[in-house]
Amino acid sequence: MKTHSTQTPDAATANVPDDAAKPKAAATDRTFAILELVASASGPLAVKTIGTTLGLPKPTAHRLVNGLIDKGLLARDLETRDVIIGVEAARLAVGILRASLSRAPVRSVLRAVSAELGETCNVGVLDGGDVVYLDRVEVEHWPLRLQFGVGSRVPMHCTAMGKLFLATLPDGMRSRLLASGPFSAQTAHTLTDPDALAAELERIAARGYSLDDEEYVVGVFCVAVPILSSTGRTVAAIAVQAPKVRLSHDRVEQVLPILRRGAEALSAQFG
Amino acid sequence: MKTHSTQTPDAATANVPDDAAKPKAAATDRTFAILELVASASGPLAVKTIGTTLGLPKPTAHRLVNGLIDKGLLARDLETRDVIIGVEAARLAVGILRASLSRAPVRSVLRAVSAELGETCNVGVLDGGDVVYLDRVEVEHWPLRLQFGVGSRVPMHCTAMGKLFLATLPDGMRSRLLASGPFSAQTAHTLTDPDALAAELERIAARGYSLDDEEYVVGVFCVAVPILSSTGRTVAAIAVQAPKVRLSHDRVEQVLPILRRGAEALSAQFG
DNA sequence: TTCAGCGTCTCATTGAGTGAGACGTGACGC
DNA sequence: GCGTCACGTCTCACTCAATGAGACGCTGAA
Repeated sequence: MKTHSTQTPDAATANVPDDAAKPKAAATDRTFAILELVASASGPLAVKTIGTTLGLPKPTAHRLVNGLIDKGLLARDLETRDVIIGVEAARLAVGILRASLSRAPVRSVLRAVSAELGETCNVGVLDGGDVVYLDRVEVEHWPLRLQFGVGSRVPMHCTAMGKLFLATLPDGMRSRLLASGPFSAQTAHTLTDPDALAAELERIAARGYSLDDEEYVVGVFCVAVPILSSTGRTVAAIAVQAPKVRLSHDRVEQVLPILRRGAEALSAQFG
Repeated sequence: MKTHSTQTPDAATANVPDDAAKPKAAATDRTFAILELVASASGPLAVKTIGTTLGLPKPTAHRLVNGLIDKGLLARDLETRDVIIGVEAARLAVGILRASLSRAPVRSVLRAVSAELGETCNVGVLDGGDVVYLDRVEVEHWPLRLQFGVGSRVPMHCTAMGKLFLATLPDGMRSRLLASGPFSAQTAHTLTDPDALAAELERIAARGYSLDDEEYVVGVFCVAVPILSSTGRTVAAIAVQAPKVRLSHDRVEQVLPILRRGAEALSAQFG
């Protein structure tokens, strides 16, 4: 195998004190380091900060950052010139998570949950203000299926997963999203009033799971629970959906433990 | 997919026009291309497939793939030696999605406006004498879409957004920019005469919105309104663009209130 | 066995990345 | 208004890491 034995250039005949902290400066490594830094930062980052944090010379930091901006992986904040994540990065991220879920061991988790519940289950994340389905296992061929396959997007305010994400968001972000627009009434049950929605989010946050009682599609009931990262943050969600004749409030307590077990098994997949 | 539009046609350092071919081969670009390819693939990929798909020489493909594997961004399927997404990539993706949350409000608003109008909408800012698109929501059903993806830059003097920015700029800066001509004639309708352009800017400033009647792309009509900061300054703009058969002068009064509502919602995001 | 296809290794070549330094610019503080 | 400062941009010579053709080895199929 020999992982590229070039770990230390000519360690032999090393008369000089080999400075261990002098790794080779690979452009690609640094580029990924920048991307990861911006992705893990709590907010917009100044290029200077990036440079000092990663120990990059000033022009180099700018060159690499601008390269990422050209690719759309990073972007600049409107008012400040700080660096934020770009839209291409979000696209890439969704693809990555989708691909990482298609790996066999994980796939079986969702399948097992779905089999145990006897209903259609899916896994989704929040991207750009709506819910994206990363994976999905269907049990049956009922007519309402397939409108929402893998990769499709559904609104936040009227789906179990979406409301769950909203409920677990930091306060500032939640209020900004709640302020970001009118909420379309998909059905007669859709919560369109911001106050009513806010109250529902409180309930969801308190009890740790989310329901959708015909709020998006008439006759369809959903239950969603969060998938937590190792730091305890909600990074994704797993949900079951079924026609209301088969799944409704009275069965929630029954499906929750099964969903939660699945969520726990999946959480390893998200760091 | 893959906007890749930012080819930087700037030609600033272009020595001679004879070099038609662009043998630009940046290691970082190719690395990201590999990552994206694996992320968007339906299953595990052979290195050979990656190489041929991206046009990489055999050893190069292996080197880059192994580099990504060393970083944990890719991994190998255990039985087949095929390439799959690695756990680090999933971690990175979660971070990206979290970090890109700050864009969500803008996107939500844009999507709502676009849905209501049934046409492609975008948000842009002024940057270095160009209009740069920050975000964009497209409607799928018309073929000539997509020329201008997120991050791409368009001129100021012949686009609805650009003229809007020009019109709302402080006098000194406007005259400086106007003096920086010449203004290329993109179509027969493009305003290239500084005086005519100045008159147009007066009109725009007076009525508070801006139009582009085939001034940049033949057959395309645009309407743009400003997004104001809390201090009343124009910090960005929201625009709708559509083929002229569907959007023209007679529909302006109809789309304006919808655009303005979106602009107002976006303004709130800067409070 | 022979063949074919894929992964690995080598190595001369070169050009992309590098970073010190100079310069431009905008934001404060006084 | 005027220095001051700090960040961003530009330039340019250097050099090191990436490049890719070619040779080689492995494994599995005919």
